[in-house]
Amino acid sequence: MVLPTSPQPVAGTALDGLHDAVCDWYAASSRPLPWRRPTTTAWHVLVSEVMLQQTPVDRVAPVYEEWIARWPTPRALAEVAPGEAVRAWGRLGYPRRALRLHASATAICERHDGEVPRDLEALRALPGVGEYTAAAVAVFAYGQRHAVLDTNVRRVLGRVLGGDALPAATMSVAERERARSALPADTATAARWSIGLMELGALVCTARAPACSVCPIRDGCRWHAAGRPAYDGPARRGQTYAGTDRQCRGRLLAVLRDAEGAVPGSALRQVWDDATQRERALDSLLDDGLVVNVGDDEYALPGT
DNA sequence: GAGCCGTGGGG
DNA sequence: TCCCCAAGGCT
Repeated sequence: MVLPTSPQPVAGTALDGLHDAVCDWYAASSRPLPWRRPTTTAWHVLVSEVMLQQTPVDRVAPVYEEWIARWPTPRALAEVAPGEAVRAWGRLGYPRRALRLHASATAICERHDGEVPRDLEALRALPGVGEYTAAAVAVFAYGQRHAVLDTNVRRVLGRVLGGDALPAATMSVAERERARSALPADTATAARWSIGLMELGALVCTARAPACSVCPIRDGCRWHAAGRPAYDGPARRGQTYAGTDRQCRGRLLAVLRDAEGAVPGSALRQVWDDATQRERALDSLLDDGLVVNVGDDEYALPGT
């Protein structure tokens, strides 16, 4: 008999009940999303996770299908110009993600022989892959045991374990530790728990109108037991958009995306009146590498 | 660590 | 209508 070298969860605790309830609920109620097919590869998972950063599932699905059909491997994507990735990104938003995915494909070919790395730190080193996405790939593609803390999981755990309506703006060490402690000891169970929590947050324990009446872990939820108290933290910053540089960048890039090749500056001037802001936005797009100058007052997506 | 980076749908 | 937000990451 080997003594545990670190604290192990005690069998038969309330946590075990939560684990079972969430895993059972997921088995019965999860959505058949395109990236959950048996044929899904680690590369497909990475593509889906980056697309899903701040973009709803319904809008991601069709673009994801196009991407994996066209670029089924990192090498396939790395072989085309980055501008092709930006164009195929369509209107998912935050188009720098397309550029980063292309850069990740290149890095995976150069550093990992074309295979998406399994190691958390190697994943984290890829452009556009942060703490969440690295854990998501490690868990969803490779079945490892890590806490996967996206906005859904943070909200669910915050309610169930913390009794809070909504998670704090920034993640604390204590929050990470709480999530880690709540992981099932068994690796395969932990992976199902992680994806189950995420799905629960997306379908039941939502931000606006949580459906506690159908929640599989309502009875173990601190927030529900406390009468679902309202969020009492600091006011959250609404993201302004109309008239901002972001909107201007979006307009300019849409012109490039919808054109065959290079576009004259006049076409860009047409979609935004404020010259100062327009030039500032164009400069930032050039800085980001989303747009390149291909001649006198001519612009294009990179490499196209 | 606050602010920035797109887009569209629902309450 | 307006506001909020939806599987974050980077500086």
